[in-house]
Amino acid sequence: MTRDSLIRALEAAENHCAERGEKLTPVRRRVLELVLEADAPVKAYDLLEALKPGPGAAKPPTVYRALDFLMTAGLVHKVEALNAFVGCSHAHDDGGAELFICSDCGSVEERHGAPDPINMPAGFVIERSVVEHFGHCGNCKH
Amino acid sequence: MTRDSLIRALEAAENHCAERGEKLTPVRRRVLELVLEADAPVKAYDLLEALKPGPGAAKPPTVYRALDFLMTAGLVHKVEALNAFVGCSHAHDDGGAELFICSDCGSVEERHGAPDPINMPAGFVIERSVVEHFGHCGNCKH
DNA sequence: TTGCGAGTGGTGATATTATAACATCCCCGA
DNA sequence: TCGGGGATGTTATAATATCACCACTCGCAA
Repeated sequence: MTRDSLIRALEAAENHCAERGEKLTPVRRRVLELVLEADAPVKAYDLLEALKPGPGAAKPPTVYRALDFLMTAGLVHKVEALNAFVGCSHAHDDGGAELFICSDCGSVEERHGAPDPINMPAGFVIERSVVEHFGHCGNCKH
Repeated sequence: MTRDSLIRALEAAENHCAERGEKLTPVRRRVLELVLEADAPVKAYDLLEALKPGPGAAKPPTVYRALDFLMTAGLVHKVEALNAFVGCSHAHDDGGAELFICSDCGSVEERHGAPDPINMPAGFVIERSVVEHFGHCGNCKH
């Protein structure tokens, strides 16, 4: 992600929060920035490291709170199978995204609007879906 | 799961392993049994508890090794979003299952053969997919 | 101005999930 | 009998996540 698009994404995030009546505080903004900067899913404890170059080192709850907020706001997704987090430049409030994660370069592509599964058990009502595909992206073909 | 179908599932698992030239050892068999008995996804440390009613208490690596084996054999799936495990009575060697998990009663339904996503990024080749739907099953409607 | 309440973040402790590293045992074939 | 490989035992620790409590800061109303 280029410096410019990062800045635009942060501004968009700020607006997105404002629309929801919430605040993108400095800690939250910094965490989002770190997640967006990364070119692969980021671990919570790596964020923790990145946040503590000073004496006022961040503690785990700080990072997890920020991540919770950002996930609720739809600005960040958790990759459940990796226990890691990816940024989402185009915030959306619907729950689910479909993620395509390259096992070689770590890049993540996000898609939305997958149709309901064709094979659903009778009577089942979906509230939240986790869809994560691991493989190789177009640049890392094998 | 009834007692009878549990026994049949264990026998089937035994055969399935034999076909693969592997052994369903007592530890592995016991872990599979516990996972199949449960009517909801089971945590690794709950298995650990269940395995240690005696003085020769099982340690974490024992359980995780058994689970790894069972997952590789396709007899157990991990629910990534819950860090929990579910049994699979009809062993299959293909990687991915589509899971429907009821947030009320914990029941899990498994489906196979979901089509490739329609929206896939150009050139992406999927190796493994994690698909987990959370919601309410037909018996727990809201 | 004062005081309240909600939201936010700091801090220390701890819970939960998972693996590393090395020792031991046991079966089976040379 | 010897040795090799797979499975398991054992100790320790790494990695991930949450709890409980407190302090600070706003905005706002009495």
